[in-house]
Amino acid sequence: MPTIYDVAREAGVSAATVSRVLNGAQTVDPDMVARVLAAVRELGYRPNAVARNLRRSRTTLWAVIISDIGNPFFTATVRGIEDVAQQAGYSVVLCNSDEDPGKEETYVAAALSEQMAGVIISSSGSVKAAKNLLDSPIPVVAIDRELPRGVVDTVVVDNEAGARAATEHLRTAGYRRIACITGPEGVSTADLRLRGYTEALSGTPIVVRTDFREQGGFDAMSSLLSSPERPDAVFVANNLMTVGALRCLAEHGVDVPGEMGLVGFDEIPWADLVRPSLTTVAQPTYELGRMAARLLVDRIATPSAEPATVVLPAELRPRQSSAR
Amino acid sequence: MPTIYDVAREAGVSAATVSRVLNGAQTVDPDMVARVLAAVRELGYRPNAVARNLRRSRTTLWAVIISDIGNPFFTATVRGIEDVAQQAGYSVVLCNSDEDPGKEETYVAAALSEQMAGVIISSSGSVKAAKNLLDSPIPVVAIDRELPRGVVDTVVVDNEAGARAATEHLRTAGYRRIACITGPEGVSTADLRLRGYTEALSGTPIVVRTDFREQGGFDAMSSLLSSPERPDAVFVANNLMTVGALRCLAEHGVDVPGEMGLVGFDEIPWADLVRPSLTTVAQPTYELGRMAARLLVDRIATPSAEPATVVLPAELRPRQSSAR
DNA sequence: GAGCTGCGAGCAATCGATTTCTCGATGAAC
DNA sequence: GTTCATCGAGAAATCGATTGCTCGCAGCTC
Repeated sequence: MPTIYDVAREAGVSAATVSRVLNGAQTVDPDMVARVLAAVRELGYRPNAVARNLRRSRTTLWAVIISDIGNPFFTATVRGIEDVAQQAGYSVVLCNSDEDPGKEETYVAAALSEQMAGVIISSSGSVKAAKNLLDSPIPVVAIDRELPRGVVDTVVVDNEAGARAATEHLRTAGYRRIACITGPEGVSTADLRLRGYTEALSGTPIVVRTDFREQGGFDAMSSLLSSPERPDAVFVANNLMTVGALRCLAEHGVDVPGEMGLVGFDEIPWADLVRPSLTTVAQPTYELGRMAARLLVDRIATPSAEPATVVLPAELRPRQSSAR
Repeated sequence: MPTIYDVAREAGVSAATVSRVLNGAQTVDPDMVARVLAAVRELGYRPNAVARNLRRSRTTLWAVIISDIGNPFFTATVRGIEDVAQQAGYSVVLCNSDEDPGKEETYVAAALSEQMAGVIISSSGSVKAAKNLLDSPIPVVAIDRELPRGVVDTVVVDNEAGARAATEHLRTAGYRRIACITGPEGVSTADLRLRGYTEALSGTPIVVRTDFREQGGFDAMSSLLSSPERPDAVFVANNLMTVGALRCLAEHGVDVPGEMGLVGFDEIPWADLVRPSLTTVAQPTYELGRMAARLLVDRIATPSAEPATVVLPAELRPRQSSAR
């Protein structure tokens, strides 16, 4: 790999001049600019970003740490982030923590070591990762889930209201024993959606906590089916668990929505294609990503500003799975 | 952010010693090791990876450039990559080109500038990105799709055989006018799956080319439905397009598999949950990722070895959508 | 023609780590 | 007691780019 000195030698100028040419300084003789550019092309020179980052002590990379790459929820979110980032001159690298606090900590450590320009994170609940981020000078935006004990820019949907709407919807439809399958304690979406459910409920809550993954939803539904006081409807706190629950119901031949009503938080791209189609609580995912990216851009520009929290609305989309 | 010199001062030793302690050199006095570690903890020191990378002229980051983060196919693949990478001491950052050659080129440029230790890429067809990669000394593994004009380590499935099996399956089921919806010319999966289809066909091929996305599948199916010689079955060359096609059929009230048989390449996580359930050609995605990562590890170890191509089998999974 | 201004290019310091080289201290051998 | 090997720690070079500072030269004023 040629360095800036190779280019300088080839063009018969100093490395400083090459640098100025490549960084668009106007105080360079046009003739030299031409020679430098020719040398660059000739040698196939590509600036070493590592050296540049070191000297400038900043980078143009954002780390987006998401908790599950397999969750379609993140797809649109990441697109929203990317679109804003690109316009602002940043590149986005994705890190998949897979709901594993250990992996999350590893990626946070990498982002800090690599002096990333900013981090957007959907926390898997690791307090340590959160602390490391907050103790660092790196700009952070929390997305989808609040950062444990963190006072940072945050973009979330109104989880409580969404969960309340979902639960009320089931009650209105005539279901009486409504259970809730939610995620791990300490993950804000899990806790808030549970709270919304509890608030909207009249009777005793029936709660199963599991991880936010498909297998977790399957197992949770399984245990609900075999429990002595089997519910007649379930509110499931995220999309992957909803899929797991649905698969479990299908395997047991339970009629949905007749024997069991079902509402899931998070939209699913094919919710309308399954039979019965799935009632969901949809989030403005793309907008979520855009907003988070905008906050990050602002935060980088003015690190000392007060942290903002943006709450976007969630919207109930009634379909067949909750229509008795 | 404290530097290694701050740690050195705090511990009363030289920076060289701090470096040796942190990199596990055994030739350091235990007493000093203790002092250094205490200072590190005290200051919350975190080595600057940018400086380290510059000095060592290598990094521990892999760039995985995928063509569509919204495609569930990549989920398991990325997991496979991550599992191997982690074991080998690398971190994986994901770059989403979104089937956009321009974005792909940007990410390739970033990976090269950032001196990434290696790149795994699922090409969106950009010849320029491929050339830049091949001209660089960075180890590359192509996955899912061959790199245009590239002689590099490659991991793919047997696209031709899979497409042939899918088409023959439709013929055996009694369909007579079988069409094919495939992806852009120059993308190897699109071309090879088309070839497999053509080989297995008896009559005249009916081919629609579009992009590999859901909307593309929808539009393609739309045009097939309104064509004068409407087919009675379609082989769709990837999962997202299959979803689009399915949605189109649902909107037009076309009976599947009665009026129209459907087989899609790529498994879909919920293929068994839709009605009718979807016949697919499944790929060993996780294994694909593992294999690619292993090839990359080997390539980094021995850059001069002959490039290998690994072809994994694809497997037809017959379900309702193709059973007349 | 001496002195001043301003432009443009090069020199050299710098970012923060790693690593080679050097040197002093210690201990063993004779 | 002297010499030599050994070991461990520090000094300094290094990675490749950016950037503050300096300096030479051209053009201008008086």
